[in-house]
Amino acid sequence: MYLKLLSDQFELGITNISSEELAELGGVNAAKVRKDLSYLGSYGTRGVGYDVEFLVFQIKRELGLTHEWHVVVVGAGHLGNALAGYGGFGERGFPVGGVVDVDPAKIGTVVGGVRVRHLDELAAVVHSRKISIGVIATPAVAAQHAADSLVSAGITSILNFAPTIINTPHGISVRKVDLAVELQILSYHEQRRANVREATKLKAVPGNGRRGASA
Amino acid sequence: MYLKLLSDQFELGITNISSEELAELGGVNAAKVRKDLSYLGSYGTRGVGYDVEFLVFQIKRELGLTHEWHVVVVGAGHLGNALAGYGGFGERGFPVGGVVDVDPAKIGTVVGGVRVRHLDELAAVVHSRKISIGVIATPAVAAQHAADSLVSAGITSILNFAPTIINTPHGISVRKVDLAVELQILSYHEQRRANVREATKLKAVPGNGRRGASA
DNA sequence: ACAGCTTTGTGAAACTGTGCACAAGCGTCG
DNA sequence: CGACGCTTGTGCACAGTTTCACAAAGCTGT
Repeated sequence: MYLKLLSDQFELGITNISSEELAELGGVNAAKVRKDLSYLGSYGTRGVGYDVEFLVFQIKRELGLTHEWHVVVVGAGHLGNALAGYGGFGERGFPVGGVVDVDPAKIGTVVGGVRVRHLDELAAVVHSRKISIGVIATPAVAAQHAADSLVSAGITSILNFAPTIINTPHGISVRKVDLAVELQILSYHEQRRANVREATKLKAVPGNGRRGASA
Repeated sequence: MYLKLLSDQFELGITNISSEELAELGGVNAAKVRKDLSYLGSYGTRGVGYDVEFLVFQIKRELGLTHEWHVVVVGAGHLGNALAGYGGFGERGFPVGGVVDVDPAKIGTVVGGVRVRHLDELAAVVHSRKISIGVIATPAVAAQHAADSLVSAGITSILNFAPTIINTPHGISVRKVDLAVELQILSYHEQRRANVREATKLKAVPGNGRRGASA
């Protein structure tokens, strides 16, 4: 988040920023900003603030963003297509270095500027581009097989968009993004709002409510 | 997560489950499972466990998933297309009730079974289907305008895929999903692995390393 | 009816994360 | 060159979360 905010500020020509301003932009507490940034080292100047460009560099260095990381996408369906064609990945330092699928109808088609190859060729794709990050964009049932294939091919980090939990050997980093879960969380808030409206309408049984929650 | 795991187990024909088993499936502590579930009420049976189907129903009820929530997607580009065509939304109780864009070339085209309409018609779309959840799938620069339009149209929950922080009035629930951020987190782990390999290779300066982290 | 086994529900303890408050340090101005 | 205003870096306290540990309770077999 800090990287995003600071990069944006730098683009706007801001060269220096205080923890207070950064906290404002990120919607968090200024003390937390300073504590978080102190993890990188003492790069601020008392009485002045932080040098935006320098901080961007330090964060990138810590996150390993000083060079590009090619990623390989498994699954060339709707989601795989969108991810490969998205463009936002390349811009942020994660160009799509390969797309694989098992469907013969999809193999050979071009997605996001890359020709789709068969899952069996995954190891070759991975090694030719020294890829270490794999993205799973398959249906849930195929996700585990995709994960196993990625691990066999030598991938050590996986971003899983399939709505299922995948098992991997120790030492593999896995992140899961489940779009439906995000909507469920919003649904919960909506439900709560509806309940509150109901309770207000009935005007009765105070203290019978549920634990509070904010937006 | 519990909802997903329990639904899966139910599909497999499992009718009863202990906190221990559920913890195993979710990769968490059994005591935590029991505490989390106790929030819903005392629905377990001591010596036996939890009735899977009953628990699924209770979780759905609490999350407000006893009925469908139509969503409106703002932005019919790559991402909007993928989201609307994804199918996973409808399956999980969030059918796409409308898609809007500002690009005349896109208006009128059909995305995910829905005809794309102009952003100006957003309020009409929202009201006709009683939609309360909006999804922002626009470029970053258009995200704030999309959010403002959604709020004006009466939307109270927003799922933001644009890589920017949007400002909304108090009382609006906002969730942000930034695909690049997920990759950055994986990059961080990769970087750390690379650092560890480097340190091992050099074999020197012990105690000069960084704080530990797991996969 | 009761012993023995299993599993829940939950206080208490341990741990983790957040925010406050202030000393220390930097730049500026008189 | 010293006083003053501003901002960082961090010790400490508070708040929230996770785990432990165990009493309570249900089921089974005798």
